[in-house]
Amino acid sequence: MDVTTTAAAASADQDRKAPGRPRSARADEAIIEATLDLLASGTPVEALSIEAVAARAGVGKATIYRRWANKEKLIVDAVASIKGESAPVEIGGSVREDLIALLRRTTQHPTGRFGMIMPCLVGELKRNPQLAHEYSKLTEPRRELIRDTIRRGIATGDIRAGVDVEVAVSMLVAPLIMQNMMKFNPALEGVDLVAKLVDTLLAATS
Amino acid sequence: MDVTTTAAAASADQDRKAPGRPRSARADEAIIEATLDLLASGTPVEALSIEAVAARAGVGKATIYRRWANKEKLIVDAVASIKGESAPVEIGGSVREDLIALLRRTTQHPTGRFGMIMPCLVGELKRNPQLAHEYSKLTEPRRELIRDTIRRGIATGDIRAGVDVEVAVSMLVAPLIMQNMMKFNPALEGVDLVAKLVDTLLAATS
Amino acid sequence: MDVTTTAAAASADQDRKAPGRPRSARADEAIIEATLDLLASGTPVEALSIEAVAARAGVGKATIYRRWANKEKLIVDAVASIKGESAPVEIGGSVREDLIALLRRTTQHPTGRFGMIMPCLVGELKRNPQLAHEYSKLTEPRRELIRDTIRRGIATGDIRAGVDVEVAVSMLVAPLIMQNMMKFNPALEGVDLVAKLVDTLLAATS
Amino acid sequence: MDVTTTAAAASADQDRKAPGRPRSARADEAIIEATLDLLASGTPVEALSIEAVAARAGVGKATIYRRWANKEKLIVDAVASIKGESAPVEIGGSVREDLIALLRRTTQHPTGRFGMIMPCLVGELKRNPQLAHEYSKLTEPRRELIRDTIRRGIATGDIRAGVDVEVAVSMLVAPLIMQNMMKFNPALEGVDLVAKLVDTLLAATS
DNA sequence: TGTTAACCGAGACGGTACGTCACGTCTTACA
DNA sequence: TGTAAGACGTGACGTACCGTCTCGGTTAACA
Repeated sequence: MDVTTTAAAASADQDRKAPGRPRSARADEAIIEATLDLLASGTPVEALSIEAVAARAGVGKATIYRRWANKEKLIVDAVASIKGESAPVEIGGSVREDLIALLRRTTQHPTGRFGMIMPCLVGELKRNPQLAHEYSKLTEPRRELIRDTIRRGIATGDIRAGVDVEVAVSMLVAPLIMQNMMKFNPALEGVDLVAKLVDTLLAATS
Repeated sequence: MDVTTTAAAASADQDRKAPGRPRSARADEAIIEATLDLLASGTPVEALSIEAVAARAGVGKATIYRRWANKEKLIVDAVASIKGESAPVEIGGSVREDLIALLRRTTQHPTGRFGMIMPCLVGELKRNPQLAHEYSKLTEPRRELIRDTIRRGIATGDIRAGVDVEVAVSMLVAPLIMQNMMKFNPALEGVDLVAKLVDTLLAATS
Repeated sequence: MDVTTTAAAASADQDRKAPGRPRSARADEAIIEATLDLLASGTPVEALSIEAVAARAGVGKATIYRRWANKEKLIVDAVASIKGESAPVEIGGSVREDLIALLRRTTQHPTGRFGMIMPCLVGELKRNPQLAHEYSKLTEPRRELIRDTIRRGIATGDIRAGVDVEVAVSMLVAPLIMQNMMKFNPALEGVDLVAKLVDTLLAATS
Repeated sequence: MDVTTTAAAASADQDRKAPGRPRSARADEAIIEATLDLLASGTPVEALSIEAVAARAGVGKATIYRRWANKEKLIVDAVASIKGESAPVEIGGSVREDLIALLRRTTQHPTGRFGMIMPCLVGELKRNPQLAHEYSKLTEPRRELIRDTIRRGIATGDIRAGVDVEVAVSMLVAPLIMQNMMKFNPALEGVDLVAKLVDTLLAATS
């Protein structure tokens, strides 16, 4: 995160303090908060300006540049700081019902800044591998639930053996994301894609 | 495309010539060419500057703004002007072999500016519905070939009847794009995703 | 004056116009006016900021930087644009009376921006030879009047022969400037330096 | 000099020592030395930065600001600490020869930091009365020698009685300074101004 | 012999201005 | 009217210092 990686961060065990006044944790927090607020309030990622972040955080520009070399690095850290406060999903119905519930949550993002911000990031992922990494970390818990359900489906016979779990997750999630966030395929607009994807995967419906 | 003179007005039956000097077709072409060149030479879409396009095209900035209201519209038209000079794919093997061959071409883009530019656009699609539309038109022929193959699979029994063809296409194409262009899921890096997708689909829907 | 000396300015007779939109004369004037206003309103030369000039002139910073490479060049031109609107001095008395009247005017600067600005510049002259040159041009008319009077004094015998006119002017003017603008010698504070200088020069008083 | 502890308080009869660690004399010295070094190495007075002084002195910025309220005060003290290590001038010729020798030394400053720094200060004198005061104190010994010589000239009859000694000194010194340090009058460039000044004074006042 | 208060270096803090760049609009002379 | 050129006002960029403010760690006189 730091532009100049501190000795403390570099050699974790040898926690020799950096000289001089330590960086303000309040500034750290204010900057991240300001970034997320601006992102959540509709500012497109590419239009996010450091000056706006500094103004909203009540912080000098130099205080931001001291911590992050550029806008992208700041956004990466801001995104990484989001803890998925996603609404809990009740699982325990049939495999089909659980998958549908999990996938709906993936694209509905009903609550909080998480839901406002994530869709804006998708387009940045290619440009910014670090951001992609953080994005993966944030979405991993959700993906894991889907993996579990697919494994359960294979065990119960609802899903055919021979299905690769990881690949199957992608086959469910990727079409949803590309469709909902990027209007990728006009032919699929307006249909209940979640149900169709799950039903296509499930052998039981055949 | 035109800011002022719509296509409808231009091709109207009442083809009264506009007064004054007509717009230069050479300028049109030079601008589009310059845009594609810059895009193909690595300039990220968001960093493409009108000034650079004007300079490379040997054209005044106003000449660009007279034709396109903004950068996005210009990119849309530039992309639309690409004719998919994609290498032909030999089809005629098994359904599995044909699907694999078709999907490989989707993400390999080995030749020409088409291959350099398309991946960069994916992230812009959300921000730019018109661009998404042009993108769809350009990729439609390829998608149609995949649809045909899936229909053939249904006919031959390789794929269960009742599968939504459009959804199945998305389940094959979307994961590939998200993975190859956005490193979406680190767990899938380095695997032969094309084969796995086809096999998983066939396993699930056989 | 221009950062990039225009062809027109370089080869005066061959007045081939520069292509493109010509520089706005109104902007030129507004910038110079704003600079002089700020200087006259007490802003020290070293504290004059381009941003303030731009704001007061209602002009973009780039418009200033297009014309002047830096603050010093701008100040030079601003100063050069002052036309000495100095109050006329009635000459025609004795040599002594005329010299005293001319010298008093030199340091009293009663009227207008000229009087407010010039003293501030003296300290900049060393740092800025171009500014020194403009300063000389502006003060030359006054110096010429003093030279004439000294020559008259030599002709009438009020001033001894053997006095170098140019040197004598400096001996009258330089002490005044250094004293009035820089409090150079505390022993001379509060005395009527003008009369003393003139009387020291004049042979008639011996 | 001190921001908080005034000289009066320090040398008061009630010389109760301040508690806590006393200020480091080494820091004092290092700061002054660094300031003079930077000034002597060509840094213009207005471009001298406290950060640079601190860095070169190996001192924290706060250590400087604890002693001096601002840059100007620091420069004043730094200048005051210079002891004029001027080369001795042999006096004892005619009045004319002695005046010429003394004035030559005034503007030649051949040796050491004194010569490098003083010319840069002239322009600051107006802005900074305290600096002007220190400047006067430093140059006073030289001025006194010139005064003595003029008085001798009056005694020998080379200079007419009734001439104000202080004014005569200014008529010799001020033109020299303004010319050598500020290129004040282009007509006097390249001439032996020292000799001309002395001769003109002697001619006028003989 | 501690205590204590001001010192020290380092450097982060909120600011201001710098000089550059691209935006999208405009204004020329010419074709 | 269209064109190439380029100036216009705007606003963000990333940098450099400003003068102030913490940090942990001396350093000397007082208790």
